[in-house]
Amino acid sequence: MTAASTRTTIDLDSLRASASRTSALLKTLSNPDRLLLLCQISQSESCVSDLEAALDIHQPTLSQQLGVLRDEGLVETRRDGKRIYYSVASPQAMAVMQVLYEQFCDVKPKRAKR
Amino acid sequence: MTAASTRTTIDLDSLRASASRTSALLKTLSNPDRLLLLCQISQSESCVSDLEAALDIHQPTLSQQLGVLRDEGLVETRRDGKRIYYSVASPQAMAVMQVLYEQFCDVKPKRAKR
DNA sequence: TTGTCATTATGCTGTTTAATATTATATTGA
DNA sequence: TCAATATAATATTAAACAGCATAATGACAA
Repeated sequence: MTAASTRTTIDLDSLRASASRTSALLKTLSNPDRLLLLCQISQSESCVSDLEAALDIHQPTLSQQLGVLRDEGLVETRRDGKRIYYSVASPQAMAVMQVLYEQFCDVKPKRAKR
Repeated sequence: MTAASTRTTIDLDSLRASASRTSALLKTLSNPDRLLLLCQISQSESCVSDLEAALDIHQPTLSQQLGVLRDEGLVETRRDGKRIYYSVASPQAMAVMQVLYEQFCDVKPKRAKR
């Protein structure tokens, strides 16, 4: 297919490919537990028991969701004795988390609820 | 931010609430078709037939996914004769789309991660 | 008016794929 | 052995999505 033919905005194929990769990331992020985990982890490298204490999520659930984040390459691990420390491995995820934080947590008097 | 509640980072309840709202948005975005639609719409207000032509998605699928975006408040519509024009209604979605575009479409030489 | 076409939305149905919690057990390291 | 973490097995509940048919709305010609 000739690139010169369709000059709408950007070409469809690469857009589709990007959309595919992007939606994979978003899907991984679109779970409250994983979002919380990643939020914690992005702020400071944490081990599972840290996360358990901080977020009050059952250990198997925690491990399972961390497993998802690992499988998707969003986090990486470092072992220190019995503990396994997690940190964010994807700059793209980091960038997205950043905006999400700004839009949903940080932001000024968006809704002065209290 | 409230000085009293700062233990680790921010308090868990509001974090959970934010995570919940955030994951709802992400879930809505985590579909390639909807992502493409929103990408188009965010670049220029478009009617369904425009979108159909630009993205090559079946009309019923299109309407269905636009319905999802509408239900979630991400887009709004304007009627002009037979045509219905869509535009982005959520600044938060817009902000996220912006980063996604930068991270997955725009961005310079992306390091071949392999 | 009425009828027809174009545009968009909705409904339905079948199929597939999966998200989550729970409990139990395995692995690894001190 | 105990503590920390991962995996497995299972049950439950479901939700995504494709495809097709049809409905609603608007423009317009006759």
